[in-house]
Amino acid sequence: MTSHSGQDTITEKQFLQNYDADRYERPSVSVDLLLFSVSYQERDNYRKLSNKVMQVLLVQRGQHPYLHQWALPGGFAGIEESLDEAARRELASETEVSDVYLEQLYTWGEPKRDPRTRVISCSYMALVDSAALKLRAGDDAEDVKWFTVRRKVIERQDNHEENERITSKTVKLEFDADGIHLEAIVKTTVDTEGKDTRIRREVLQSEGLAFDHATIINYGIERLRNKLIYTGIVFNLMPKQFTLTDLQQVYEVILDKDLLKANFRRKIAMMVLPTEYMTKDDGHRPARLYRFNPQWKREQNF
Amino acid sequence: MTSHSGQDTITEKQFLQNYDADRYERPSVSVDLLLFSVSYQERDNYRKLSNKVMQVLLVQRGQHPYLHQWALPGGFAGIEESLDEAARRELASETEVSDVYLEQLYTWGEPKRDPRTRVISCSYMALVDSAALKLRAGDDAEDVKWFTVRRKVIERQDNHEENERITSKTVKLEFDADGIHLEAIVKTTVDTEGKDTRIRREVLQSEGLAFDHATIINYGIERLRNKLIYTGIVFNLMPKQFTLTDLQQVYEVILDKDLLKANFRRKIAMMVLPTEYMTKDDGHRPARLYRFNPQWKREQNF
DNA sequence: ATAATAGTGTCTTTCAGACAGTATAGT
DNA sequence: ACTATACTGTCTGAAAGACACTATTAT
Repeated sequence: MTSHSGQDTITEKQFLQNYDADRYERPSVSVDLLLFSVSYQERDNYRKLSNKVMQVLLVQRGQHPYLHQWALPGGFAGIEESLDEAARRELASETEVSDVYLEQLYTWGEPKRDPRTRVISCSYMALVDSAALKLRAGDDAEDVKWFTVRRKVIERQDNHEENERITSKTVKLEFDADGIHLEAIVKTTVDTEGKDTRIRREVLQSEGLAFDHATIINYGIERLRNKLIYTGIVFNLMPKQFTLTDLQQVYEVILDKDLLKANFRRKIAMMVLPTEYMTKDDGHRPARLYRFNPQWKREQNF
Repeated sequence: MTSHSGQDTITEKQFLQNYDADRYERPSVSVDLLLFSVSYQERDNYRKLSNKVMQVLLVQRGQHPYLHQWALPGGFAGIEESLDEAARRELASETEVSDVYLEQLYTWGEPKRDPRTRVISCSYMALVDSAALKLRAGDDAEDVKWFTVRRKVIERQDNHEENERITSKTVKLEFDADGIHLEAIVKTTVDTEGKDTRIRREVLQSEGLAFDHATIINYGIERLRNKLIYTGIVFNLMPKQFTLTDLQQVYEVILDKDLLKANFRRKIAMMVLPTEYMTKDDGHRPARLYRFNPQWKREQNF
């Protein structure tokens, strides 16, 4: 065993007392919240079903940089709180709902992502059901809005070479709320050379969206999609009771794909339990209301 | 639109010049590397196959805190580098291999996880194939070792109540290298109340492992398992050419489960391409060598 | 009655799981 | 010849995908 420059001669307690945290220059750490919901659009026909749309919460910036542009809610992490706590604190400051699913998404650490200073941002995804969807009536309430989101893949590339493979996907995101229209184009490039895989996520174009937040939203939608397929995460977007058609529509709007009713119902059968309640006054046959089956567990493949 | 305390009257450029990054107290940000590999154990019979074991790279601390204990390689993130770059820099300082798969795992931000000061740690998982498995012959080379890892679930709990469900899983991790034995017990508790899900990961017992690193290792193994099933991540643990039995053993050691040969081969058939080469001198029938099929793409469910 | 949705039955194809069998090197 | 592994064939049952059919409400 090599000797370690006298470290053995002082106790851990002494070491901690002498420790100077300012030896290294430290970045700022912020927490950004990606708050998703799936909600209804007004219906054009009294007996037709209302359309569902995916929504994301954005706040209008009242400060430089990106003044007046829209950004994900967030703020700096306090020195005495955990990142989860910081995310919950931000959530509470923007919305009134407490019953929210929260999971860490990804930590963004590009040096130039914030023009002020080095800011590392730990992003969280939160899911709210549309029934509980209320904003906090705070002083800055006018600057917070739920935007509908549409996501469209506008280009795919796939270049194989000898030992290198570069694939890219370009996605257009569109946001609407009360006549406000934002859009952004985001490109994800995966460069694989042997096992060395580098992923670059860049904002090609942004109209009204601050920072690299379009990238974060795109990443979040992809994560949500994957989790939708393999886990029971959907129920965090549903009210306590829901019809199976409601549930199917949430899947459809997130996956951006139509599903066959009979097959869908068989697939999710184990995940839900029927209640005694039915819808009514809908202009057509009533539907049974279901709730999440808390006993449900996904079975393991392989 | 509300007016924002005169922010409109200065330009973004002026704002950035006046910006004081020291307004908030900032935590330290470190990057920790979870370097996995699957390698052979010596074989006891000349014609039997060698057993495979999962391995993780640990470094012995030469400093307080946790002096002489073993920890994941890592260090503080530089102020001018991205987190990915910091991870690659740490990787290069510990090993000689450059052809490594690297992905961000999770960011750990509990206030008390480091006794020195508030340290937020962004963890990365890296995969190396056993053929390339060489350590950097640096001055501190003696303090870096590949440990074999065994993971065993020693307790599961599942309590349903009215509106709350608490599940927990307790895992024992054992590490061995050159007669050095480390072990740790890690407990993961998921507390779900409606949609409000809180996950607590704690180290119940630790013999020789520093910080909360046992938690990180456990999380990494779980992530690796999931990715093994749904993605082509295995091939980052394989040399360029391998037999299908090799590949199956890597699955088996990571999933900790025996698989049936015929079924396994059908399942991974599309992911590999046969080469013209065969093994030889093994005391039994030679096996064809395969390589990863770069064209392969997993098909989408749902 | 009609429009619109709720909900079920069943056929086909695909795939996972289990198991038994054949093939081929080195000693 | 024997041992240990390499590799293949096939049966069963479950699940995915497609589609057609019946049921029930408000107007």
